[in-house]
Amino acid sequence: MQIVSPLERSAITSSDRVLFEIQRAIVEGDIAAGSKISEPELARRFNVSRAPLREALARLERCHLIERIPNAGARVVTLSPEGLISLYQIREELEGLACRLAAEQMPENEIDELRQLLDKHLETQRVREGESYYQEAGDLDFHYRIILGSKNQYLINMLCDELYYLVRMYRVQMGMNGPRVSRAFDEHKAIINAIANRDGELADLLMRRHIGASRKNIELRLQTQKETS
Amino acid sequence: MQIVSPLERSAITSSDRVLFEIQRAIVEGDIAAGSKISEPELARRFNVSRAPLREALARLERCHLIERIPNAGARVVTLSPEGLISLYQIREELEGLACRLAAEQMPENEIDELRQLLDKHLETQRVREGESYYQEAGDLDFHYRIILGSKNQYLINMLCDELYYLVRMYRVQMGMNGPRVSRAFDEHKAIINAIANRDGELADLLMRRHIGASRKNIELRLQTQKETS
DNA sequence: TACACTAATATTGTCGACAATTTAGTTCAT
DNA sequence: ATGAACTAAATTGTCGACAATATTAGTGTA
Repeated sequence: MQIVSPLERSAITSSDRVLFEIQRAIVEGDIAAGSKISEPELARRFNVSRAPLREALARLERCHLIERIPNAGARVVTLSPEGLISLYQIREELEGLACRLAAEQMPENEIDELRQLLDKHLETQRVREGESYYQEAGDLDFHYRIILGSKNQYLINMLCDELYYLVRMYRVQMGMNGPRVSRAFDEHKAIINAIANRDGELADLLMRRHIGASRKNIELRLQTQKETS
Repeated sequence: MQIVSPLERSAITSSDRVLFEIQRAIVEGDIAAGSKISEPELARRFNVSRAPLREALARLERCHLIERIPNAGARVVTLSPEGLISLYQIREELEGLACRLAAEQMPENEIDELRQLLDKHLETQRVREGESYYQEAGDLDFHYRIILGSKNQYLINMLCDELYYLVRMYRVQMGMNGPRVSRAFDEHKAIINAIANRDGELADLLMRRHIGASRKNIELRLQTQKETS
């Protein structure tokens, strides 16, 4: 599931198309983390010249998926426990803020829609017990809508355009699923209730806990991964 | 004073050079807020082809100084009270976090250097009573160093590379000076003391207040500006 | 064998020209 | 006179080629 649909954008340029494709490839791991990026190779692979490809690379750097060194080239970022912790520390602050703002700014109809979304996810989860993909997408969608509800344009940009692909990359590449699925639903419910009650302080607190728990979950997985290897 | 010195970068490309120049021009208001950006014109003005210019524009978009619409062009952002509030809301969260982390991560020698910097600023202020430029640069430098002290790479990127030029733009273009100069010094002192005492929670709180006060100060100025016009 | 220097190769950065799209201006009909 | 449709101009997006830089391979020497 695509968080930001390409169709929402007014015009699709070659640069946009190749951006979406490379973005997906990196997030899904088709282009390995830490691997070097070759402009000529990617240009051939996606049938574009280097101009739109470089435009796409600039945007990939913006969402922290690649790192560029002048005159030397670009590499896909490497995932590390430190990077994960850094990322989630920021998410706790910014998404906490998003909840507080959403409690003030989010119109009633958006809150209703979010409630319906949660109910729909609950059904999906019951049907597809154990399969994590929809849950993952659903979780991100939930966070996504609250961020939009904050009506803070910078916040929306930073979280949805810059950080979320990296969040997805961490999740996908460490195969997140685990037993947090059901607990996450309860936490989501509590958060949306706080927002509906216009209790920004509580929504803030609950979101910070929610993300914190998610972080600890991934850290645990990272730990296990290291021990078995 | 340049927050990120061009000389620190390993290689200077045409794209870098023109980026710095346009960045400065926008922040200082030489290129008016809200004005349309013409690629051919800027390319002529800075003696480069459109390729490096477009690379620079991509980075300007990244730090929220311009807005691009596909196939239609780019405009310098317009400053608004809402934008200012949005920006400072985010700063309060992220720089609060930076303080908390700096209290844990910042090595003693960096704390000492920061203290010396504050003393030096105090002298400068006494000499140049009323002139705001040095104070402004000094304030940003203070914040800059604490952010670096957090050792959180994403945080450093987001604040120093993406948001700080916009902060400077707001300050410069609304002619910030006012009576906050002396109070800011005391607040800075209190923050660095908390960090030195490794009291992250207090440093966090003090920084949020410091930024909040700064925001209210600019809001007041915006209000006054509106009334007199 | 290890290391420094040099030459060859490949990659990135930049340029000018062309294609696609948008915007401005003009004409025509109501 | 107003508005819609069409045409012309300008702007953005894309391409292929060249220049500048970095990487690699090779050579010779200690």
